[in-house]
Amino acid sequence: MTKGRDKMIPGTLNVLILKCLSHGALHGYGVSRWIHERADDVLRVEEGVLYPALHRLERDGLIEAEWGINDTGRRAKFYSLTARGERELDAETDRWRRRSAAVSGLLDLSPGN
Amino acid sequence: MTKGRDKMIPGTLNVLILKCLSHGALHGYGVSRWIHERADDVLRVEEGVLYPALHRLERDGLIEAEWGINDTGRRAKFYSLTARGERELDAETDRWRRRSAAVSGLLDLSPGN
DNA sequence: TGCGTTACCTATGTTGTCTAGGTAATTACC
DNA sequence: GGTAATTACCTAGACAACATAGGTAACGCA
Repeated sequence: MTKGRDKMIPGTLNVLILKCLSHGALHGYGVSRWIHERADDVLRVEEGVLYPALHRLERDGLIEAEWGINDTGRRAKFYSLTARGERELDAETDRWRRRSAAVSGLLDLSPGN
Repeated sequence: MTKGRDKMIPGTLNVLILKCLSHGALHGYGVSRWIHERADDVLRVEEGVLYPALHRLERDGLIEAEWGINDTGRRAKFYSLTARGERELDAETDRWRRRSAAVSGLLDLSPGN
C-alpha cells in the first residue's frame, strides 16, 4: 500500500530512540541518522516525527536533554537515557520480542492451518 | 508501560486479518478468536477495534462480506479474501518481515555499538 | 552568492487504536 | 421460568502517533 521507502512500524519509534541513546548521549539529528544507517535504509524517521517523539520522551522522564557542542563545534541538544529510560528500554524490548514473534508466527502459518 | 495483557502492534491488524481469512471465509468473531488463540494470548483484538478494521478492509476491496449460517445454525457475516486482498496479504507480509527484521536487528545491537 | 548539510522546530491532517458502551439471539444453568 | 454466559454484531468518542509540509538558522564550500 505504501509506496517507495519504508517508514516506521508504528509503536516502535520510542524503543528505537531509547536503544540508540543507550550507546551514549546523542543529538536528535544523530539519532535519526543512526536509525536510518543501521537499518540499511529499511526504516526512516522523518524529522517531523522524531522531534515530537524526543519531546514526549523527555516530558515522560525517559530521556533528558542538555545543550552542548558536537565534534565540529556546532551547538546541538544532546539527549541521554535516564534510569527510568533504561528500565523502559529493557521492558519495551522484551515486549517487542514477544509481540513481534507472535505476529511473525501467525504470518508464517501455512495455508493448511 | 502497558499493564496486563498485550494488545496489537499498531499497523499489524490488517495483515493478520487477511492472513486469517486466507485459510477460508470466517466471521468477525471467529477472526478475533483465531488471532487470540494462535497467538497464545500474546495478542488480543478488541471487538471495537476489529469490526471497524473489517469494514475498512471491505471498503478498500481487500475482503468481501456475505451473510451466512455458521456450524451451530446461527447467522453470521462471513468475510473472504478478494484477489486484491491476496496480493495485499503477500505484499504486507513481505513488508512486515523486512521491517520487523530491521527493528529486531537494531534492538539486538550490543551496547558496544 | 548560493547551495548543501547539519540541526532544530511547529502545525495540521489523517489514521488507527483504546475504551466503553449498546443490541440481539442462543445455550446453559439454577 | 428466569438469568447468566456466550456468540455475534455494531457505533461513538477520545486520544496518541504518524505523515506531510512547512519554517529557521548556522556553517562549509565552490
